[in-house]
Amino acid sequence: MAAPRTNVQRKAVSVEPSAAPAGSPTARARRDRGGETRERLIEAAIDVFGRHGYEGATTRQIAKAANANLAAIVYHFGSKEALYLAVVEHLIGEINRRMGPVLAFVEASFPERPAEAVALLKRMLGAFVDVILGNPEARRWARIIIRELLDPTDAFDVIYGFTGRAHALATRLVAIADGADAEAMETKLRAFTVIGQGIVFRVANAMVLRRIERDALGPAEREAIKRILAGNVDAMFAGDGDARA
Amino acid sequence: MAAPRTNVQRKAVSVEPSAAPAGSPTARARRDRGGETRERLIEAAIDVFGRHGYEGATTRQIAKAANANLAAIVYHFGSKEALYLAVVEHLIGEINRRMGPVLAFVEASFPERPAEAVALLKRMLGAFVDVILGNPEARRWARIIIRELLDPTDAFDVIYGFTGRAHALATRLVAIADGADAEAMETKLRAFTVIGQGIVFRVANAMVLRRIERDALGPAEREAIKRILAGNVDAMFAGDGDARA
DNA sequence: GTCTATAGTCGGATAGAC
DNA sequence: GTCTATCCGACTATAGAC
Repeated sequence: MAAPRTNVQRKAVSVEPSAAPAGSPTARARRDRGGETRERLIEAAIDVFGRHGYEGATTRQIAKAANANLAAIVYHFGSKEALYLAVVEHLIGEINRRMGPVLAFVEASFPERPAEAVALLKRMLGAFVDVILGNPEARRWARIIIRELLDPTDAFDVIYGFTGRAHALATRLVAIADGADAEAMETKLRAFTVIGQGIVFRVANAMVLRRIERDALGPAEREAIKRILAGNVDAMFAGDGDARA
Repeated sequence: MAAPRTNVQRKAVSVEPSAAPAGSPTARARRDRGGETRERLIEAAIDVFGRHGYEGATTRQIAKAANANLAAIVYHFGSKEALYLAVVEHLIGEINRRMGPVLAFVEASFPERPAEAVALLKRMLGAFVDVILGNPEARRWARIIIRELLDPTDAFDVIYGFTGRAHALATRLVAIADGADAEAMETKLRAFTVIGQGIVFRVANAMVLRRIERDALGPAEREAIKRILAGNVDAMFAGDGDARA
């Protein structure tokens, strides 16, 4: 990706039209038209950028999918590139809305016994699996996020703002469970192996489905995955504490 | 990706020019020019398709990077799409060349005790990590392969030819180590969690590097990862047999 | 087998009416 | 805030000389 430059240049969100003349006949009927178009453009852009990549996606496709005018993209975002950045920010916002509470809970916890840390780690992992697999939109999100991980552009920083925090938390829990140093490279790598056990089902989804001969990962499969991951985590941290459930 | 249609239409490899008049003055000096151009085009295409995606990549970029003429792509491959397919086949060929021996060894083994299966699983996993991390080209390969996993096109079948076989083998070993059924969904999912522990370092490489504050995963980090993975596998399969090393 | 030239299409962005 | 019309550069693929 020819690295979207950094000129975000996103328009300040237009003033709330609810401040318009209250009795105006048409004012209420079409409230905040601009905001709606903006949202539709972002939703459509998630799909189109996700399927075709940043450069493969065309503003015409996006406008059409959003049922909006081509010029609306420039009007609302300034450029294709700024739209892309807005899309990534939107994605991370959605993910944060879903995982934020769990992360905050873990951040506020100070487990001392390994077993408590393992329990929290399993809880984080379960929530993560629910977000990346138990959500019809997650597949669309993943296409964009994983592309960005493979070949970072400016938008990577936005993603890292969430993923970096999540991994740091997981690392802290692994450190407590192992009685190890949270700053040690080994501990951080160990945390990645925990997360990777879940991520693989999103990244290699097409392969998983073909191997288990299913059309999709439904609730049953998702519960099976969560159970397996919990078992793995228990096993991984059984040696160094009393972590076994 | 607007799904490359199936018209492979790859040119039959041109007759070996070594069959040309043996004594010809220029015949030996420039032997197999076409073949070399073809190779350079594929190498360049790996980079360009990997960085920009199928649709984002342009044949002009590829030709320029390969130091070849634009028309050479059509001449050697027939179309942009056929070049892409040739690239994926080349990639899988390279990976097969490196991992084939290990897979064949495992295929020829019939471990009976769980400990033997676990040992083979660790060996497969180690080889896998070496291929995806211990190879400067692996990053370029991964960009294309992972994109294809995220959003399969016709080329997915080529990839599945390798990855499906590898996962089936891993599943067989997991089944023996667990005393479980290799056809059970749970066993297959468990095998994915094993593989995912390695894959994450390729997929989320940029994140890993930022978290451990390194510029690249060198031999030392790679050995650490292999050691951690081996430990995890031992722990995962310790309960059901005498698998501990 | 390599090259130039070009046909025909589609890309992002802009201008200006409404 | 939405729309049409348009600029102009870049795209894949082809034709045909060498």
